[in-house]
Amino acid sequence: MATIADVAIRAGLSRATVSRVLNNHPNVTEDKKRLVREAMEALNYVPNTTAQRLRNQKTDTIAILVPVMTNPFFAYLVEAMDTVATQNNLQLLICQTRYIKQKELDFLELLRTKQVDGLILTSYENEWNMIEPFTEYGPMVFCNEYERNTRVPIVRMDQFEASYIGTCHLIEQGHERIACTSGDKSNLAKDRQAGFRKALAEYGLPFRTEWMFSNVFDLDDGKRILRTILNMKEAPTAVFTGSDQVATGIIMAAKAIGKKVPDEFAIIGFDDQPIARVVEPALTTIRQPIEEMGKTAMEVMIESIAHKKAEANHLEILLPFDLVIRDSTMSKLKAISK
Amino acid sequence: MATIADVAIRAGLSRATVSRVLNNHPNVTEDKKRLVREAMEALNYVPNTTAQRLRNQKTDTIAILVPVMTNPFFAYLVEAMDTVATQNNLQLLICQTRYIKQKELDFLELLRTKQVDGLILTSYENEWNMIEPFTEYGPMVFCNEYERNTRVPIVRMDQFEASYIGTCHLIEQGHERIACTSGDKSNLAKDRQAGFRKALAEYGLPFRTEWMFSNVFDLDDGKRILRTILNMKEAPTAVFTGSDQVATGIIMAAKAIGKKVPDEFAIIGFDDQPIARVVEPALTTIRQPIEEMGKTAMEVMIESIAHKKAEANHLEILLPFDLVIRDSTMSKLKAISK
DNA sequence: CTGAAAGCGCTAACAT
DNA sequence: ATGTTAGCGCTTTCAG
Repeated sequence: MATIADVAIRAGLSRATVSRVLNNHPNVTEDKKRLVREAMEALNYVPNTTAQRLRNQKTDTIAILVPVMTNPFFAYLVEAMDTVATQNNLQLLICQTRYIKQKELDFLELLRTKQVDGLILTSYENEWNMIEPFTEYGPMVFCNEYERNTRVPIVRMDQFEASYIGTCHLIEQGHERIACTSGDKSNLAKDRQAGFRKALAEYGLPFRTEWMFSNVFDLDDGKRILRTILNMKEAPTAVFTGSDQVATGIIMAAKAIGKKVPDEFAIIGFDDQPIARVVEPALTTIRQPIEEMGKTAMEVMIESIAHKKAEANHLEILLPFDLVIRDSTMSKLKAISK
Repeated sequence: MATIADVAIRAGLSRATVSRVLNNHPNVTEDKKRLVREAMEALNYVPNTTAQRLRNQKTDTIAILVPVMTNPFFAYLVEAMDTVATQNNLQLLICQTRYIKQKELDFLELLRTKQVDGLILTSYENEWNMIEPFTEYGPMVFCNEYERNTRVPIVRMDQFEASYIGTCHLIEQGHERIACTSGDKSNLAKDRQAGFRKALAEYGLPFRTEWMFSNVFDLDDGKRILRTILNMKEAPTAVFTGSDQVATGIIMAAKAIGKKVPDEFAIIGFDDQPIARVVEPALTTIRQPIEEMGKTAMEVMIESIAHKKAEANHLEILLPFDLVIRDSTMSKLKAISK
């Protein structure tokens, strides 16, 4: 591989001048510029990224922490970030924590050891006070998940409001005993639960802890939950889930035991993943602005890097959601008769 | 950030010695080792990866070229690679070509410009002769997609055999007019088509070009294809698809117009993605050994890097598949009566 | 067993 | 406008 020195010699100039044309510095005559360009061409020269990084003390790389990329929500989120990153000549280092605290901590080290210029957190496993110290070492941005008592900028959807609206929809269909499932114990999950409770309270409906399920993540969890629910003496007639996967599992299990959806049992999902349209009846769900969230988070990150963690204090961007009504909460006949 | 010089001073030793303990070199007394370790501890020292890379002339990074990460097949494939990479202290640079030739070419440059130590190709857009030259610049490995006339190691599933078996299954259910869909015009697609044709030929069934569809990728394509098929004067009664997504779209469209699956129309998918179990009737499909493929490919890559592209000549690893029979090809009643 | 010193490829003062 | 030079932080001969 040709180096900048080779180019300099061939062009009959100094390395500095070559470097200048490489970086579009003003003070270079057109003549020399041409000379340099020709030499580069002839030698098939490309600057060594590693050397540039060492010299410039930056990596042009952003770490994205996600639980797993095989969850479509995170796949689409990262894809959106990737679009913006690519446009800005930034590389993405995708870090899958796989829900493991230690892995998360290891990835956070990337920021401390300057292996990345910034880090976007889409979800986290450790207690916040374990993560907080790393905010000292470089720009960090929240996308999706968040934490309030800190200066890290936040880009997210209003989970509280979304859950409130979703639950109201269930209530308006006539349901009075409503269960609720959630994944981990994040702020996000707390918000969803709060929105859920607000709706119940507003309509004077009962809140029962035995109808609340946490640590519910995937299709199989959904199937399991449905059986648990229907075995209750006072069984709920509807469930607000925090996930299309879970909702889908519930529908499948309900159908398997002959329970009619939505007439005897209604389900609402979360995310509007592709699967929501495939399951039958199609899932009523809350569509997250994934693309916008990912793009915005990356833009905020780029801004943070440029402004050296300034001004971003207490920045919180709330993005809008959509309640997508399909067939798992409202029977087609009913919908038509309205 | 503390540097190696800081550690050296604090330990009262030279940078060389510090470097030696950092890299577990033999010739260092336990005494000095301890001294160095203490100094590192005290200074919270971590080696600067970029400097190491510049000095060692390697990046410990592997580029993975995929079309898009939002396709579950590639998401799971990359996840498998990530597992092995992480264990070997390798970083993955995930490159989404988004089916764009120029993007693919840009990513291939990573190898030429030594920004990565190796590159795994899971699929490609350009003509092979456009890509071939890059094999000069560093180790390359095929995973999934492949090309024969070259020295690049191949890790893949036998698409020809899989398609043959899948098509035979359809024929054994009594179908005689069978359509076939495929995505791009890759070797993979050619293999599938060849396996499909072999099955037809073996049973003396007709092959009709008007029953062959290419450039068929997603759910909506599937829906479209079904309508096209059923509008034919001599309509096929079954379809072999190259994708669970497409197969799912076909099922949805078939149900929408009241066509009974599998009794009036049978469908077989490919991949065994999560969606295959969700759609109703559940999809008969060909399960790919995704995890093994990804892991093996990464192992081959690590081997190639270690052995400096030696011995790997004409390496081709063929992994086994499974025909997963569900309800889209065989009615439950039939299955029970057998 | 340890240290001095050169240099990986690049950029940015500083000098001219 | 261009060149000289001193590093960025690390590893590795080469001496001792």
